[in-house]
Amino acid sequence: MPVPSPPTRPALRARYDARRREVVATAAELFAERGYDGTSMSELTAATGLAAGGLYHYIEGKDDLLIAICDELLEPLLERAREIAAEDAPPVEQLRALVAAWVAHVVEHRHHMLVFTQERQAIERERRWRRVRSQRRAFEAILDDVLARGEADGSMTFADRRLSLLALLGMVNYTPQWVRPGGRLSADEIAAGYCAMVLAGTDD
Amino acid sequence: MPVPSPPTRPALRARYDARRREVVATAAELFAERGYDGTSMSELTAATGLAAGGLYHYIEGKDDLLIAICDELLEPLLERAREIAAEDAPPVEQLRALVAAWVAHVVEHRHHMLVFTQERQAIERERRWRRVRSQRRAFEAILDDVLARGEADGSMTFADRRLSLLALLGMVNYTPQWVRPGGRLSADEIAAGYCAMVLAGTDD
DNA sequence: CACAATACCGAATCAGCGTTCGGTATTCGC
DNA sequence: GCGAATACCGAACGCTGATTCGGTATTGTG
Repeated sequence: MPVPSPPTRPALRARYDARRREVVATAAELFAERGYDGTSMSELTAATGLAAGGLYHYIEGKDDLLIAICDELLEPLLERAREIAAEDAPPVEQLRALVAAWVAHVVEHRHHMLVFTQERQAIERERRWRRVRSQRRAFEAILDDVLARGEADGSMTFADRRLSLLALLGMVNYTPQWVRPGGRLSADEIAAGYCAMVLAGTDD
Repeated sequence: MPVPSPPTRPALRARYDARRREVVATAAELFAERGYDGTSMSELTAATGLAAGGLYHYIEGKDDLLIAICDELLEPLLERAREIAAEDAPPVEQLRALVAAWVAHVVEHRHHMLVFTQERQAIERERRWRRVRSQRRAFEAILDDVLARGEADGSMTFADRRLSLLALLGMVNYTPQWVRPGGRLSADEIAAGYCAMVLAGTDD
């Protein structure tokens, strides 16, 4: 829910929502490139075409943008992850699907993800980020659960399951740092490669 | 080389260097916790026990601290990596040694590493960071070279060598985010786990 | 058309921050 | 011990940058 009094008239509401999403996307791109603190509101206004005051029709403040960016990143990902985990496919297949969706999402929203990574310390420390934190934890819990079920039914083998999970998180979270749109590898190929490494012990 | 006129008198020079290192270490810790921009100079003075002006006997400015932190992180690591790569052990052994040293270093200097990760966008964009950038690249080149030699002599097998390298970078760079001193796993165990995943294709 | 509601403007404000600088206390080396 | 170098202090400065607010133009709706 956008913050400073979204218009009630339906015709305007559509415009408003679209413009707001546009603003958030622009912010994500700028933040990813120059950093959150390194990006001034005037750079933002320049990039959006709005004037200083105009921005504040769409956001409450600068950090509102950060929250919006994280939400756009985590909400759909978490939802998709829940869908995949709810199906009754074997754990190995669920993991592949999960990682594929995850990598695709992270590549698609790499700007959002870069911002999320950079501002991690703020996210982990401050009050207002509770929801973002719990979304992140929920996603990691789903991953861990899939690995645990795979280990339990013998379809996966880990020297140390927790370490494998953390390694996977590392690989995927680092991906936005180097991936380029139209690069040599597709998101699916990247995901498959990661899965192969994590499932190393498993004979395939 | 520290910046604002280090004392020439030897007795004082020792004190000076020690105090400066102390300041940098404190800064690394604070920056890792609250972010570079999120940490004010007054918080820094509070943590060091110095007063506002006193800090500037040891540093040129705030971003001088960032450079110092990156140097303390990268210089010794790169040196060690070069040593390991210079020995004529088989590539697989070199990789294990490299990753072990790397993980140990990153765990030991996790605050430095967290700062390095957070400020990455600034580091990649701005002029004065050239040296830091080239150190990072040099280290990655050493890693890639070991993997390439292993692939060439058949002692390692990769579905995609570049992806394996990037995955490894991801795992290790992410480690400071979760590792705790005195945690369940030692740096060596972590490193061994990472190597096993990267060397998956290789029969061991 | 008319009048709300809405969209946007942009100069002014205000707080916070990094940095400076004149001064004082302490320390080393001759 | 004397002088010069050094260590440190802390109030003041200047600036950047987020946010505000009164005003104007535009837009949907009865």
